[in-house]
Amino acid sequence: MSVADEIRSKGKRMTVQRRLVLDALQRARHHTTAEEIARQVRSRHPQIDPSTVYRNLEALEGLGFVTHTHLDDRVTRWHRADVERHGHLVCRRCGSEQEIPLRTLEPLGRRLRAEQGFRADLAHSAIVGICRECAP
Amino acid sequence: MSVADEIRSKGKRMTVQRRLVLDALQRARHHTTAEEIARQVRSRHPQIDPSTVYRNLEALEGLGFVTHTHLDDRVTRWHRADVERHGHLVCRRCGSEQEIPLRTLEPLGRRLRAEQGFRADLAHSAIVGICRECAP
DNA sequence: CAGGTTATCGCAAGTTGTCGCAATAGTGAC
DNA sequence: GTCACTATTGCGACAACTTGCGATAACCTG
Ligand SMILES: [Mn+2]
Ligand SMILES: [Mn+2]
Ligand SMILES: [Zn+2]
Ligand SMILES: [Zn+2]
Repeated sequence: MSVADEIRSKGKRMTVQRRLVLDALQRARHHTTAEEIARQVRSRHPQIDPSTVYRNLEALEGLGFVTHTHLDDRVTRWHRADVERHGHLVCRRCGSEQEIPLRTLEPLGRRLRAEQGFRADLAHSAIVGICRECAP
Repeated sequence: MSVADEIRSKGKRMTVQRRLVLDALQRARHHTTAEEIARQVRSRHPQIDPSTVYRNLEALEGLGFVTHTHLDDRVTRWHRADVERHGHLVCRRCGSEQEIPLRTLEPLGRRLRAEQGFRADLAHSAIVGICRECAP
């Protein structure tokens, strides 16, 4: 079943705007901002409003095709849902970003599940701190 | 040394606006938004601009008197730096917030320090997920 | 406590994202 | 193909900050 069919099977519609947002996410492998996607879409179709891009990212997330994560101070990054999940370390001094395997975070996930009944999504927000190079 | 003296000793100034922001943070024990502080300050001193409140929160954070955390996707929460630090669990379904002791997060902190040389601030962003009540 | 330096302020304009609404256009049904 | 239904769009207004700038007022110095 194509993405379009999957979308329709959930009572939603495949519009040209939605297609363009999906294409932009496809091209940009990883971690794109909504503003970057809007810029790409609007470079060819200037009549498309930025709010349409924002709403489509949200809608596609609800449908399970897209997810978002946060780096420091809430900058939202979007990517296709089928890329391998991973955590992020962000240095608040130099701004460097580092990816870490989800495996590193799993022991905490299990603990929160056992002690609090809480199913944590530990990849959703980057962990901020001071990186090795910036350490005093 | 008073807060005012400490501020002056770092080449900064203690203005009435800065005093009012500190007072508002003192009264609101925990997790206040900049907008809430601005509202309080402006209820008595309407000539004070909201941008002054935002700039003072940032300045006071730089001076070490104030910090911020992120609970949901939107608003930044501010509090005095001398309150006991703790983590947060936020349910993405029902929005409930739960505090957890920093001790729970420490094993991950030690691991990131040992494996990556990264000094994580694990209280900076809430951990999102699904709470016990909302679990399927 | 007057004077000069400059951190800080108020204001206006800009940025990034959200929202209500009337017009438009995908869809499934005939 | 045509049609009615309603998800989605473009637009304007709004929300939550952010920034540049000229005016003001802390502060130190003598
Ligand atoms: Mn932050
Ligand atoms: Mn989020
Ligand atoms: Zn760094
Ligand atoms: Zn919940």
